[in-house]
Amino acid sequence: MNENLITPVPTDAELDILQVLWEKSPETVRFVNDELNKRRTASDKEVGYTTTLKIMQLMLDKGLLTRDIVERSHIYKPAVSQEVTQNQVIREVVDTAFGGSASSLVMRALGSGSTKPEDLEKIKALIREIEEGQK
Amino acid sequence: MNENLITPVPTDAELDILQVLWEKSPETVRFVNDELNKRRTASDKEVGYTTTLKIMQLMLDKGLLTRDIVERSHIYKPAVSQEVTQNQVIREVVDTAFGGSASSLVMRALGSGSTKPEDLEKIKALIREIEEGQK
DNA sequence: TTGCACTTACGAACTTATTCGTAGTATATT
DNA sequence: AATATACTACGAATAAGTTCGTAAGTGCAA
Repeated sequence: MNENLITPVPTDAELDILQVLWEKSPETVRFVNDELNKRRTASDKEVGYTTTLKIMQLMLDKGLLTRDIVERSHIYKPAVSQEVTQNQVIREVVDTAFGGSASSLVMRALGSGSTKPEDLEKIKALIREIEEGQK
Repeated sequence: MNENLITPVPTDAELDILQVLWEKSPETVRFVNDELNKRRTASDKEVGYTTTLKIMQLMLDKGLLTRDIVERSHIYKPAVSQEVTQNQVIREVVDTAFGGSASSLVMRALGSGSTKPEDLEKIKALIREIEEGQK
């Protein structure tokens, strides 16, 4: 067991698992593994049960997950919030690919994609909120 | 030499190098390496010359850079645009950490950070443009 | 009780990315 | 001519992440 207080930024495989558990938890390894295989795109191959198990055990050790034992099987839940984790990931990508500028990330993400009108509305509302706060 | 037509998404070390060359190129390995060391934060240790050289050679092979020979030393420039690369990186992070939703990435990037008022203005202008196009 | 189904634990292989030492070559300096 | 300096090439070591086989435990059904 690892008793480090700060949690590392999750790796890609770990983020896949967190995405499942942020949506629904606590859940078993079996559930997470099935879910990962349901979600995978045609190009990626099936992920084995013991692979998912192993990664979840490592995540437990790193403090990314917690677990309880229920009837001979373990049920896991996230120990890190989606919000904090996503912020960590953003910081990372902003540093490595956007020269530290979060707003250029935002511009690119908006500019490239086909953002739906209702999403644009939500974003505008958020900007208005921020502007209120800044006054 | 690699003759594959599509270029892979650059790794972290490769993105560091591209950031230097997008700003100023063509340039030598020496320049890039010095620049990387100038930019590094207190926590990361000095990157060796041959490390930078090796990665740039790999990037050449992958088609991420091109080079010319000038007076016994090579000068490199990016073979991929900043725009396309940043879009690739965004797609990747949106998939691994934001469940495929680019707008939730945008919301998080805005919400978490301290976006400066002038950046907010730029973003608002971009949104207006997009909305014009969508009509 | 034997065997099947399902679980966790974990070492080890494999893959990818990064780092670095060393060799080779060419030019400049003494 | 010998030495120092600056460069490229490249194999190999290291590090980090991922995958998987196998062992071992437990309950349940035949």
